[in-house]
Amino acid sequence: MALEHAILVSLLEKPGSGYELARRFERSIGYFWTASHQQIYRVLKRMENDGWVDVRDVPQQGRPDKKEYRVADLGRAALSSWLHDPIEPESVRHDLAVKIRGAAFDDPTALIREVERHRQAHRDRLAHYLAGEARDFTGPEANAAGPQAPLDAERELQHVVLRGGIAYERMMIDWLDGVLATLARFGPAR
Amino acid sequence: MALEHAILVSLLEKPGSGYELARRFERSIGYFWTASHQQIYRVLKRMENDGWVDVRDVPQQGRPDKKEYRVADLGRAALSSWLHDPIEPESVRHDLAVKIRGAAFDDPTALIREVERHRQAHRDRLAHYLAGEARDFTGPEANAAGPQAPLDAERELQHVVLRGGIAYERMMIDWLDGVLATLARFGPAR
DNA sequence: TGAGTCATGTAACCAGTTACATGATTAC
DNA sequence: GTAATCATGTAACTGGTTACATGACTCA
Repeated sequence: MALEHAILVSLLEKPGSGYELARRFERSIGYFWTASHQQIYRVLKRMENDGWVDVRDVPQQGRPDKKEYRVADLGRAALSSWLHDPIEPESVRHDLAVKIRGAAFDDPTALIREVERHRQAHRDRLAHYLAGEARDFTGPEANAAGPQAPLDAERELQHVVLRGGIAYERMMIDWLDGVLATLARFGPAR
Repeated sequence: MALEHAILVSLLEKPGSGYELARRFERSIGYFWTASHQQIYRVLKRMENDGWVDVRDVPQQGRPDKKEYRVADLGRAALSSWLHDPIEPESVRHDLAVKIRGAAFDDPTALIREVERHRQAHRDRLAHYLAGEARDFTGPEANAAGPQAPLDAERELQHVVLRGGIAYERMMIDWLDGVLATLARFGPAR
C-alpha cells in the first residue's frame, strides 16, 4: 500500500536508481519499511508509467549504467494527497508473541535460545541506530551546519523517526529480558 | 505465514468456531496478530483438510448452529515443529513513520491532527490492556486460583505477552508526544 | 420494520515473497 | 579462476484485503 509513498519520500530526499533504493530499504528507510529489489523494480516501473517519477539514463565507468529516478510533479501531488489522507493506526503482526503463547503447549524452555537470538538482533539494531544518530544528528560533524539552521524540517523529522526506532529497540530488549525471566522459571526444575 | 499457528494456539487455549476466532482476533490474539473472518474461514478449511483440526457441529437454540473446531494431533505436531523452527526477527512496517518523513516535503503541521489521532488510539489500547491485566492477572479475581498454582505456563506466558503489548503502547505514546513536539516547532510561526 | 448480532462463506484482486536469470567489473 | 558488488529484470506463488452474498434471530 505505502511502498509507492516510501519510494517517493526516499527519492525526494535523494534521487537514485532502483538498486540504490533497494540498498536504502536495507538501511535508513528500512527501519520502518522493507522491500526487496524485485518489488522495487516492479513498483518503480508502474510509477514511471503513471508519471509519478522521471527516469534518466546515467552511463557509468567501471560499472553498469543505471537509471536514475526522480520525483515528478504528479508524484509529489500523489504523496501530498496521501499525506492528507488519514490512515488506520496499524495492527501489529508479531510471530514471536504467537510462539511465546504457543510455548505453553510445548516445552517452554526450547524457546529460550530463539528469544535470546531475537534479543541479540534487537541489540545489534539499537547499536546501529545509536551510531547513526551520533554520526548524523548529535555528533560533531552533525553540527557542521551550525545552529543557524535549527528548522531544517527534513533533518528534524528524520531524527524524530530515528528516535522512534531507538525507543522501539530499547522497549523490545527490555521486554525480551522479561520473557526470558519468565521462561527461565519453567526451566531445569521442570 | 503464521496465521495457522496463531489459530492453533488460540484453539488450544479454547476450542471454538470460526466466528469466535474472528472475534478473538479483534481482541486478545489480535494484540499481536490480526485476521479477518474471510481469511480465518479459508485457512480453517485448509487446516481441516490437512487434518490439523477436528470439527463438530454444535446445534444452538436462539442462534444459528456453529462448527466447533479443536486441535487434532497433527495440528499439535505442526505447532510444535514450527515452535522449534527459528524465525527471522521481524521487519517493521510503519506507515506513520513514512508520513512523518514525507511531511518534510509538504506542510508538516497538517500531520498534527493525524498524529494526535494515532496517539489517542494507542492511549485507548493501553487503557484496554491495563484493564485486561487488572482483570485477569493482578486483580482480586485473578488470584482466585490462589498461590498454589504459581507455575501455570499458559497464564504466565499470556501475561508476559500482554506486558509486551503494554510496553509497546507506552513507548508509542511517548514517541508520538515527541513527534508532536517536533511538528509544533514548524507550527504557526512558519 | 429496521438495526444489530450470530454465523458462514465465495470471488476477485492486490501486495509481497521466492526462485530464477543475466551480465559486467573489481579485488583477491 | 572465483567470489563479491553493481545493476536490472521475469515468473510463479502465497497471503491478505475488499467486495459481495446469505440467512436466522433479537431487541427497540
